[in-house]
Amino acid sequence: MAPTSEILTAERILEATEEVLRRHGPAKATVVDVARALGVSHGSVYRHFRTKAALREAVTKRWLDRTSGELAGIVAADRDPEARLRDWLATLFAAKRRKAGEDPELFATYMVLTGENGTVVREHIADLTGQLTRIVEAGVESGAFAAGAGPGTTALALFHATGRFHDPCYAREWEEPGIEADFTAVMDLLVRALRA
Amino acid sequence: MAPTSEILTAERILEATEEVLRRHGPAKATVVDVARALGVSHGSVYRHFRTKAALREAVTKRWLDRTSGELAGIVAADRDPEARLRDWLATLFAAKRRKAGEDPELFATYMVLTGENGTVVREHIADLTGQLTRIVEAGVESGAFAAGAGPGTTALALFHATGRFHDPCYAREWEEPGIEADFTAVMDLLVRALRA
DNA sequence: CAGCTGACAGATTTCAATATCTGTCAGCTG
DNA sequence: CAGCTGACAGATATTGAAATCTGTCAGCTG
Repeated sequence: MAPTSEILTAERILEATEEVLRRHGPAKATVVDVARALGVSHGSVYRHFRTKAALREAVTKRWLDRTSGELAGIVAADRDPEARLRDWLATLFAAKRRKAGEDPELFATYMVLTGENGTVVREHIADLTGQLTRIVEAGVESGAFAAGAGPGTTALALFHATGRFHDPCYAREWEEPGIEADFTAVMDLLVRALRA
Repeated sequence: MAPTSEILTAERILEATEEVLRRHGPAKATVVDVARALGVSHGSVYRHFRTKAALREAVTKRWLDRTSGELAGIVAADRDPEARLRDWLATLFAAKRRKAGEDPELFATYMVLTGENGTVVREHIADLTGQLTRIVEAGVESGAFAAGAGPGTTALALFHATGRFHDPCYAREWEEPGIEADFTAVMDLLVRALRA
């Protein structure tokens, strides 16, 4: 039995929901399962989340925010912009690839969740392209990057051009042998385009 | 009733199969349906295609070959390589977008088929990147493009970097308003990388 | 006798009855 | 009385029996 003594918080419900999703998968994870895992009635879960969809959305947001957090440090680092750009994209790729490779079923679960929660995903992507924009801005200011079409537009183009290495729809191909070489080839091309 | 007088050929079976797929969708299209559409018994269909999977694979190949054919003309054209590159990628994007937009259900059907037939899709992609390689080679020879990492590697990088504008997994986003600007931004970046 | 048919076995899909889940709320409990 | 429970109505999912489909092949037909 789960600890019934502690008070029920949104945080504890989210943790239990992640565990239930991990165990049962997205199709079979029910609110009743979450309540059972917490040793409460399912009515109590609805006190913190209005609907099952809202609960799943919150779990999705938590998951995506973890990735954003990992990358924020690279944006803030005091290094030359080209190295930061390469590091940022390589870290994003490595993080996604690790998650997809280590636990494919859990990754598939999160792919279902992101498919359900377009708004949360759009906000996440806006967050990521915002981080990229700051790196591009730093590059233009320092003179390392050519001005081009404006930092925001360039950052978005960089994000789109590297989709193959962070978009979950390509997850299957991240295990293929040539993928590292493919990533390097695209990165080299893009860096060449940016240089002043 | 369909014309029973004509002899049954692989070609006629493929046409009927496309029609059945269009009408019933990939999940409900059966070999019996195809046979009925042709006014023959389903045993006759198995005389030309060993399995249902082989029949669907042949339909997939036919469909993909049509796109390849459209693009081959641009590769052969006698124009400057940068214009040919832009035209080739823009035409690929436009063709995919048109197919996805005009008949979304049929496009969804073909997405299912391509998902089933990895080998045929890989051959199609090898064909497309081969075409791109020839354009890049022409550019390097004429001095318009910098040599870079070799035409094959560069062509593959260009194909990967523009995935957002031809990979079916992005089909939903091809109807969004900013998509043309996104395409132009990525193209401009890539062309900048190529210029000598 | 080349090409087609149609009956067949085993695999797969459909459908309707049955069970479970979602979201609400009146009332219990500490 | 704030927070939780558990019964409930309607929606959704599961299940297993019946229907259909796939792939084969012996025999028919022009």
